[in-house]
Amino acid sequence: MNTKPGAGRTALARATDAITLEDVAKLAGVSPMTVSRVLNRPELVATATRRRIRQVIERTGYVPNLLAGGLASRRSRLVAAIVPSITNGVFVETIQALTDRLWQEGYQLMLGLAGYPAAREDALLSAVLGRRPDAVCLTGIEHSADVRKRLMAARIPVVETWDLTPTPLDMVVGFSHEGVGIAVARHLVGKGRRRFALVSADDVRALARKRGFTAELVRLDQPAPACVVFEAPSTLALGRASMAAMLDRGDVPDAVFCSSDALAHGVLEETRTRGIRVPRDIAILGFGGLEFTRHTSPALSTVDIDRSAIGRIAAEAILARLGGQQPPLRIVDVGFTIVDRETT
Amino acid sequence: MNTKPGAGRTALARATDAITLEDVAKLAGVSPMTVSRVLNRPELVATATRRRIRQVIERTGYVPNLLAGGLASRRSRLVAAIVPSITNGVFVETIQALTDRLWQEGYQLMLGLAGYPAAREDALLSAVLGRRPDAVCLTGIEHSADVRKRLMAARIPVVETWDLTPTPLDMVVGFSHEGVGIAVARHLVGKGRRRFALVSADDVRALARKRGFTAELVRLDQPAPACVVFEAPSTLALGRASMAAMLDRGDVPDAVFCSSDALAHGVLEETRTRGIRVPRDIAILGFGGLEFTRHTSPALSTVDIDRSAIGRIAAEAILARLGGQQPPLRIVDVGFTIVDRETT
DNA sequence: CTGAAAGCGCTAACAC
DNA sequence: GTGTTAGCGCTTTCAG
Repeated sequence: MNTKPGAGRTALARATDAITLEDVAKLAGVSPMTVSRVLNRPELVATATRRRIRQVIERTGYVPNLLAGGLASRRSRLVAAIVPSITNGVFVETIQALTDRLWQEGYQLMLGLAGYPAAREDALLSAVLGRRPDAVCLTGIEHSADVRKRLMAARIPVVETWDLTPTPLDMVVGFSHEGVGIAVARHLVGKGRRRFALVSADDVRALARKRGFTAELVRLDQPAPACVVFEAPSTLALGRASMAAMLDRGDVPDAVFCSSDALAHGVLEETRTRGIRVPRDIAILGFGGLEFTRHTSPALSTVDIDRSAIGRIAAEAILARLGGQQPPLRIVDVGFTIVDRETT
Repeated sequence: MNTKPGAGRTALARATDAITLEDVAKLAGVSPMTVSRVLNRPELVATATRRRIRQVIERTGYVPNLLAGGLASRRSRLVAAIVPSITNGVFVETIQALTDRLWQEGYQLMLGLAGYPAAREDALLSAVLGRRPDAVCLTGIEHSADVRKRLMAARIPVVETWDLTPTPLDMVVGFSHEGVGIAVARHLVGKGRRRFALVSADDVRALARKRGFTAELVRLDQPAPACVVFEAPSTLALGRASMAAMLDRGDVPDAVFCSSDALAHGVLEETRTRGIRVPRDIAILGFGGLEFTRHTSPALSTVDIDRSAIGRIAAEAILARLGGQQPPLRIVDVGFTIVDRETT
């Protein structure tokens, strides 16, 4: 046996190598399978044996190789999540909630950052699927044909988040962005606003909100909004610059709908600098319901999203499927709330 | 051969299974090894063969199993990063920078969220090491004996970030938190401030800043600061409440050093609510240099950290080591800048 | 430039 | 309860 290359490892292992399950087994005087059981189904192992093995594991600092385990069992205990960015604060709580819930059940989240607008989603997905995740969580419902194909081929649970569709790849947890736009239009018109503007990134979801917003204004016999649309990601500085440009060219709105809270802050700043009173002369609405908006700017309204709930529900859906159950719900609308600081 | 369980797979694979390298090889009429080469060392394969194989890969949608690859090659092309939280915005740009740079070189970042105060670091590290990352990036320099032991045993590059020490586990990229405290004390004293306060989370690094701050005040013959210290994580609301408590009990400082920007915003708000003028009557200093602070509050000063640089340099250090070179620098001080809004 | 053999470290499935 | 056998899907190493 020692004549073959690579053979002849002993319980001591090649000096630089990590301890293996086999090493532990030898040291404990049992078969590898028993050690494996202690790790995965301890209830199947006699208490005495179990304790002895646990001691060896402890003493040697053995760390099970999950690559090997995943390969053999075809279960990686890995869930992949792909988001556009974490610099955009709206996604972090969703990720946090996902991570927490999955961790409780022994799954690890593998996070992928796709960039705007999903520039790397394709490449990222390949890289990620190569790790054989047990499930995938995506942001949004728009994916290339290739992405859809690969995901179907992977035959694993998929949750799409932060949007809604009647035809999800598998499951979807989110809310209607067009619905947000519509609701905001109604809200502002209801408040008596009449000269509308929109400052937005060209992100797909932001554009859906824009669509709903403008369409609803038309329906309500209102003038079309003055729009500034730019390439994502949006920043506070961009919001400020956009508002400046708008005012400079003579568009003086009494209501501005921004595609993010950061943007809204920028718009607010520019507006204040010019002595326009907020919200008296102008209403400014952000999107996302981030903490800064809620606390620092009593003048700023926002569309509030329960960001954690999205993660929590997505995790629950995934876990149900991985537990062999049917998904409790394939389509979950978490809704949204317009928080108007004028009225509260 | 077909008599053994599990044997007898053909190029078509068991219906529900993913395509394997062997399937591709059969379809292309070559050995698995040649396909493997096309994937990893394409320059070793004849152009015609390569093209043929690439076509099969394309057509079948083959996704290499990186678990198997990692197991066989002992290189996972995975780098693990452990941060306390992404809800605390200071870390996200570091993560982003790390992710980007590593991705360029074909590595994927696996993010672990340890919680405050590193509650899960131990368990997380085990879970993470089980995936056999090629390198690990940690936040901070304080780790349990167990964590240190496991990391040494793993024999992989390790970068500690967001702090500094003369005795890193391996490499360290950050700055001195005590130094920040000292610099802030000097700065405020130099500005003529005389009644100091500190609002801080009990996070290790925040406490190091506190230490430097108070020690330096003593050295400069200043009165000790009034302190409010609470459990991490810190929020804007906590900052506000802390300031309220402080003022209510009669401590009226003319300078407050906060352990985060969010906190500083809260303090600012409470202060303004009470009609105290900022920065005239009171200087408020945050920590982290986040965008909101820089833009929304001309009254708020901050300790600015080049958060991306930390990630970028950490990535560079890791890549150098993985490329077989010695680390260019084992200890990197990225420094910090006090941005005072009174003067700019 | 290509292939064959062996094995990475683990677990499924079955025997005892 | 515990052990045995046969892979999981890839890469290493060496042969041609």
